Amino acid sequence: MRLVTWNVNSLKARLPRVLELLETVAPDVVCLQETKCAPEAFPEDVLRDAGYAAVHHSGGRWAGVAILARDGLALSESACGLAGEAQPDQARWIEAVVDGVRVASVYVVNGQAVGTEPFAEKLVFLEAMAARAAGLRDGPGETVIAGDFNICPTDRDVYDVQAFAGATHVTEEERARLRAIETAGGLRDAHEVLHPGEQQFTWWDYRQGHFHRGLGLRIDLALVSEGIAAGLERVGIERDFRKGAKPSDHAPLVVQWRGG
DNA sequence: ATGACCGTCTCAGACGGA
Repeated sequence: MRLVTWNVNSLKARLPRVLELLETVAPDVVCLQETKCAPEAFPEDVLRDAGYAAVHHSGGRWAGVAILARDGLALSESACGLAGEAQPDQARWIEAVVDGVRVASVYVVNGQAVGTEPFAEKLVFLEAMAARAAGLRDGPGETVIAGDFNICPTDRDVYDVQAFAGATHVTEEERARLRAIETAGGLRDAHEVLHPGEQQFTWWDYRQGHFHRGLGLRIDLALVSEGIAAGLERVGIERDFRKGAKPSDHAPLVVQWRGG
């Protein structure tokens, strides 16, 4: 199965690039984040014409997550929201079962700045994810939690550690909670399974030519259960989607494994 | 090319993003 996770930074603005991705990468499952659309504005028809069924959690102008499944794959048991999250109306978590695999698409709270209320809510959100991951571990089948975690797991995932001193995304508080999600769910960072220690970025600031200067972060992750980790064939970043006409500031992360 | 963002909403400028 081939899964893509991508923070599109507005599905409306990114629809041509999303259709390009479906055509060229031909994923079985797609986890989208920051769809930024109202429920009634979600482009279900266009995606259906492209050969994908969709479930989505749409909250209006901010956030929003979705899961797309290629036609022919069973898509069921979709559920929106996370028990215990601080602001359920923000539309940051959706999960479903696709072809027997439990898939979650998540857009973790940004946190704005250390010490602020949004940062406290980010930590609460991560704790709610750990609780859900533990619940999924007890369920049947394999699990993938994919999305924009807004955390750099290690210093290696930051282009310049000094530039992020005292900032969000790199604190031990955030990183410890990410590790707690992995432990609770029996999940592994797919990138670390296939490419341990390799620096790979998934996000580059639109400003100051950061992409072309190689200044990015790895904040988009796919956490996979052991059965998937053991069959991983490819974990890679589609850098071409960070180039060209109207790119997102995130590039899609592709995760492919043997079997369903 | 020695400077450099892009969405959203409401209508020039705020706000969020990371």
